Amino acid sequence: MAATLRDVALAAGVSIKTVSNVINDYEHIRADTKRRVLEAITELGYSPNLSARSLRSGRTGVIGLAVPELKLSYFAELADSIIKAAERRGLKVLIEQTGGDRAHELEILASPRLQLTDGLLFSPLGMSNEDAHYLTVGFPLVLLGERIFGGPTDHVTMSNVESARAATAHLVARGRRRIAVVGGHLDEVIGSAGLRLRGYRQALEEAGIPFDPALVGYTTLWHRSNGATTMRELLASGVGFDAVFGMNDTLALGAMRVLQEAGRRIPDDVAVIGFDDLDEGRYSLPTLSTIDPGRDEIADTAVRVLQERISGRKGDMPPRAFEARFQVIERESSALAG
Amino acid sequence: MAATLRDVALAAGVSIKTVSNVINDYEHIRADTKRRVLEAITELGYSPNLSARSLRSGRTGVIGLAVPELKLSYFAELADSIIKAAERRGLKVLIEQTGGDRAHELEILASPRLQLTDGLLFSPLGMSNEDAHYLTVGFPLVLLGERIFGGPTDHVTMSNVESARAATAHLVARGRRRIAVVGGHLDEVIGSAGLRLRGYRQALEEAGIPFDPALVGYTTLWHRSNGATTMRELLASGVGFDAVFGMNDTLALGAMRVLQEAGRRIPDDVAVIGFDDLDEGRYSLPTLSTIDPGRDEIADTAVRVLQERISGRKGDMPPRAFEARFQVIERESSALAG
DNA sequence: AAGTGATTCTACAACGTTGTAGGAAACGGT
DNA sequence: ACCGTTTCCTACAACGTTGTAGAATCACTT
Repeated sequence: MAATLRDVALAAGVSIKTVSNVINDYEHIRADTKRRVLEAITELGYSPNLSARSLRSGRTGVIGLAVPELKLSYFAELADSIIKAAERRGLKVLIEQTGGDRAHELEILASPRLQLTDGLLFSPLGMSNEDAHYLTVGFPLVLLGERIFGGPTDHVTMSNVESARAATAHLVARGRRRIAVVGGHLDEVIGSAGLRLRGYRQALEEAGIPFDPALVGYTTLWHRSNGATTMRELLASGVGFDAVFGMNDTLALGAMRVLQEAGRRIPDDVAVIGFDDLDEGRYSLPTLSTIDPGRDEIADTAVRVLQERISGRKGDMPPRAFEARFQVIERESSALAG
Repeated sequence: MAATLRDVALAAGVSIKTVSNVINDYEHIRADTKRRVLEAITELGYSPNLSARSLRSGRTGVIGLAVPELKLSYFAELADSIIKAAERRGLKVLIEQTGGDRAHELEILASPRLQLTDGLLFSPLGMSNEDAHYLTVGFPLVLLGERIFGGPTDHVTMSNVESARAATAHLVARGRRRIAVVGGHLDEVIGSAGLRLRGYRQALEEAGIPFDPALVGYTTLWHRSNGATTMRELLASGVGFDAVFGMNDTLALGAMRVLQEAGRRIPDDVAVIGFDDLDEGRYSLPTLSTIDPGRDEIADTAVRVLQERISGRKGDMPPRAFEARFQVIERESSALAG
């Protein structure tokens, strides 16, 4: 049913290869021939068979994106940015959900299904640094996020430590000294939680505020409910605090809700800042101060770097690491009390 | 580098086709031969080249999903459900973002890029019923949502009218009589807004409550900010109301925020219900009553129907329409005032 | 012992594209 | 008029897979 090069060639009275050459902008073609071919193409409504092209060339023009879950706003917004970045470079995106499950993540790295894509942007959650060797795979791979460092692949991430330090410093600058944390991961050193906690402690140190372990609320997942639960625990513990640093916006929003239920005024009694700059924080009550982690820059860099690896021009370069620029965004939840 | 059928055939001492037969579970193969082939396959780490397979068979095992924007939580959760439904059926999902732009939507319908997929799940936003003829395309297409009815394709949707009626009836049952609407579209008849408004009016009629046009807040987009703006306009208009039906959760959350800023207590002064059952509504303050539109059922049906069309078994069936079952979910925002 | 049908396997062609090699015509300089 | 170079185009092969047709073997039946 669909027209092929053969049909177009027949209609234009040239060889198949000439049509192919016209399509691929080969330079030595007579203007007249080109015109005839193009006419035939539009007439027949020809469009290249991408399977055949990909079989021949080894490229599909599709990249994979593996994230834990699109339901989590952070990854939805990340996917959004990445699809847009890919589109700018003429690539399509095939999305896989790992559920944050280590076994599922390893499976995706080993899966032959990925032959349909030229490379993979991979945001692991269940895997840890010890699994880094699984990242040595036979296809171009770019790592997103901070579960694994020093792996064999390119790595694009946000400035977790510095931006968490800036977020904490922001609260300190607002006069807060007892800054609770929502979303720590026990015994984690790398990983978003570990890094952001490090930034938090650095900021405290710079401000000469002693670190109080009782102020750190731990959790496993970073869903809304975890933010709520952790905040309930903090309140129940009786520890005093005048500010909260949510390890991400979702946690912060969950925590805010519990704070408000408990009758604490935000920001008057407790100032809150989150992390991620999700759309939601712009319309919460109060609006949520946050860290803009440079998602568009991350997406753009990741796609660019992956494309470089795919094209092979930099195939033999050692793995590189990229950190996006961040920004503190002040909204109502941490505004100076009026 | 990657092993092919040829390599496996050589290693196992059989013909290429026999290997192919083993892979495709052809029944007449001696157990011994099968074993040898399978051994060779694992030894060489062979996995089929999907481009070649797809060129030969015309199938890629990938379906496309075109939505306005993943940034919008509704579509993120829809995509999440669809990826999971597709995975259950052995399909991968390639996601395109239209931005809700009509031109972009038409382009995707006409795009040759879709050759990489076996079919498309399409959730139009910019297109209207008059564009229905553009849906006559050369590939399997299943429509999601309610911009277009009676088109030439299968159609999977939620029960907009009935569920909106149920949402409104829910507010009526809580004793509310002045029910404002946030998110109407001017002059729209079909489309989510038009249908949900119809359900709203039906419920009023059944309850013997006259319809008051002043209670309907119109907007163009269904983002958080639109909910906020529309609610501000309603408040400014001075019209009295004791309940709000948000055409979706996002609008309802935006409206709730403005109501709270204005000092209205929810649900005591104003009861609020939304539509979509987004995760967000579960952790807002107060938690948001809503309609669960049966997203998983929609996703599952849509993928199943698309797969049926792809397989061609039902290729000549007339277009079918499916409506998912809905459910009213009562949360704090519309609980009986204590 | 021959015929019938099922079983097991193979050779070949084809899917639609692009790379390679090379031929014919046109051009430029002597 | 000749040679070398550039321009324009074509024929062929190959990417890795699967469908078709058919050959060879086996198991039964008569």
